[in-house]
Amino acid sequence: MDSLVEENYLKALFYLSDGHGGVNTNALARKLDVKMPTVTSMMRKLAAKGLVDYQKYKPLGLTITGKRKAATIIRKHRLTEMFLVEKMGFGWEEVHDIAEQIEHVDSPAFFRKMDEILGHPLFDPHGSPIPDRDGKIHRKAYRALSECEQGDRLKLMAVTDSSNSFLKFLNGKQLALDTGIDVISVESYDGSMTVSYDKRQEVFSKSVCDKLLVTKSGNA
Amino acid sequence: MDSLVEENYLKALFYLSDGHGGVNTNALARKLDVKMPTVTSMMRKLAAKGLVDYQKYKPLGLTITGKRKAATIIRKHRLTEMFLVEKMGFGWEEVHDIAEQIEHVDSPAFFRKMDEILGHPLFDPHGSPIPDRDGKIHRKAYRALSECEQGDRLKLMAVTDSSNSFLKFLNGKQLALDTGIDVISVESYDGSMTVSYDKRQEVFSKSVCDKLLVTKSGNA
DNA sequence: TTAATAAGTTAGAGTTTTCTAACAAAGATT
DNA sequence: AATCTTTGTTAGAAAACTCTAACTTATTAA
Repeated sequence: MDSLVEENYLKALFYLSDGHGGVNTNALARKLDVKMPTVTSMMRKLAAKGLVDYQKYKPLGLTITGKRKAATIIRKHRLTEMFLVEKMGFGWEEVHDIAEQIEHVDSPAFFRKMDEILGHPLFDPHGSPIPDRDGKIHRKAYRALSECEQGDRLKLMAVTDSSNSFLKFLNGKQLALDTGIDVISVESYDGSMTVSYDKRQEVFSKSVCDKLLVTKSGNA
Repeated sequence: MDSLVEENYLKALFYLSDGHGGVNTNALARKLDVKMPTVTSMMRKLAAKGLVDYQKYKPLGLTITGKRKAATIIRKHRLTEMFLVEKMGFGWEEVHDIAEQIEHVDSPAFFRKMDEILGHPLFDPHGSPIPDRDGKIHRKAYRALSECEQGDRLKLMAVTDSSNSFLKFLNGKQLALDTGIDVISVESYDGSMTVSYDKRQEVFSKSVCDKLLVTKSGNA
C-alpha cells in the first residue's frame, strides 16, 4: 500500500515525464509545491520501493512498476471526472478538485463499477485518454489548434490546460468537447486565429490555440 | 480544516456517546484500534480546538461544535452508502468500506449533488437516519424485533449491526430493508423467533432479533 | 478500609513528511 | 580554464500520529 503522498509523487512524475524522458528534481518540487530536499528524500524512498529510478544528480524517472501504478491513479482520476460530468451533472470545470480526492480511494470494485456504468470510456471530459486497467494509454494523435491552417475543418478533442480559469473561459465561449471548428483565418503577426463554430465567430490568441487539441474532419 | 484522523475520532466519539452520555478513553481506543495514550493526546488536541470536552479522568464527550462536525461526516457517509446502493447498483453489504473513505472528501457541492440526485433521503440503506445539513438527526422510534410478540405484523426498517458478516447473513436469508415480517411464534426459553416474510419461514436467534429494527404495520 | 485491579495519564521515543541551512556538483559565461 | 549560477544533496530539526514503559487515579472486592 502506498500513502496518499506517495501516490501524488508518482502521478506528478508521470505527467512530467510524458514523452520527454527524465524529470528534474526542481520541476517536480515546483509541481508538488514542496522544497527540493523533500523531493530528494522521497525519491530515495520510492527508489527503495522499486517505483523510481534514482541516481544522484541524474534525471528522475519511473520504473515500469512505478509507471503502472501512476497510470492506475490517473485512470481512477479520469474515470471519476467522467462519472461526475456524465452521471452526476457537474460541469467539466468543477470536477478536477473532487477527482483529485476520489482518485486515492482504495476499492477496485468501485472503479470497476464506474467504468461499467460509463460504458468503458476511452477519454475523460477534458479529452485526455483514460489508461486501461493495465496502465496502457491509447493515445490519439491530436494536434494543437495553433498548428492548423486557414480552411481546416476540425473537431475539438482535448485541452492541455485543465485549470479552472481556462475551462471557465471555454465555457464562457460556449466551446465544448466534440465541437466542430472551422479556421477562418490566421493572423501571422501574433498567431491569433479567427474560428467559427456553432454559428459563432471568435478570435483566440495563440496561447489559447496552443491549448486546444483537435483532429481534422475534412476540408472546406 | 480537520485531518482525516481527527474526523475519525469525532465520528467514533459520536457513535459511542449515542444516547448514553460519556465515553471511556478505553472504549474509544478499542473502537479506533489505538492505545489509550494515543487517545488521551488526541483528546487534549481536540479539546484545544473546542471540539471535545476533556477533563482528566472524566468521561469524554463532544461539544456542540464537535457534535455538529461529527454529524456532518456521518451525513456524508450515509449519503454515499445510499448513492452506491441506489445509483450504482452495489449491494448494501459492500458499501461501508467505500463510504468510509469517501466520507472524508472535502466538497460540499459533491454531497449536495448526491443528496439532490437521491431526492433528499432521510435514511441510508441500512435504515440509519441521515443527519441534515445542520447535523440534526431525525430519529424514528423503531423497536427491536426481539421486543415484538406473536401475531405482530412488522416492517424491517434498520439494523444495528452493519458488519459485513451480519449483512451477508441477512442477504443469505433474502431479508432486505422494507420487507414485511410476520411474527409466527416466540420461543420463551431462549427468545428465538419464528417469522415469515416473502413466503419464507425462518427461525432467528435472540441475538439476531436484537439487531433487527422494525415498525408495526397493523395486526394479523 | 485497605489491597488488588482496571482505567487513565505522563514522559520519552519512533515514523512520515516536511522544512531550513550549509555544502557539492553541473552547466553556463566570460 | 576559472568563475558564477543553477541545480541537487546532506544534515538536522519540526509537526502529526503513534507507540511502550512507568506512574497515578478510580473502582472493586475482600
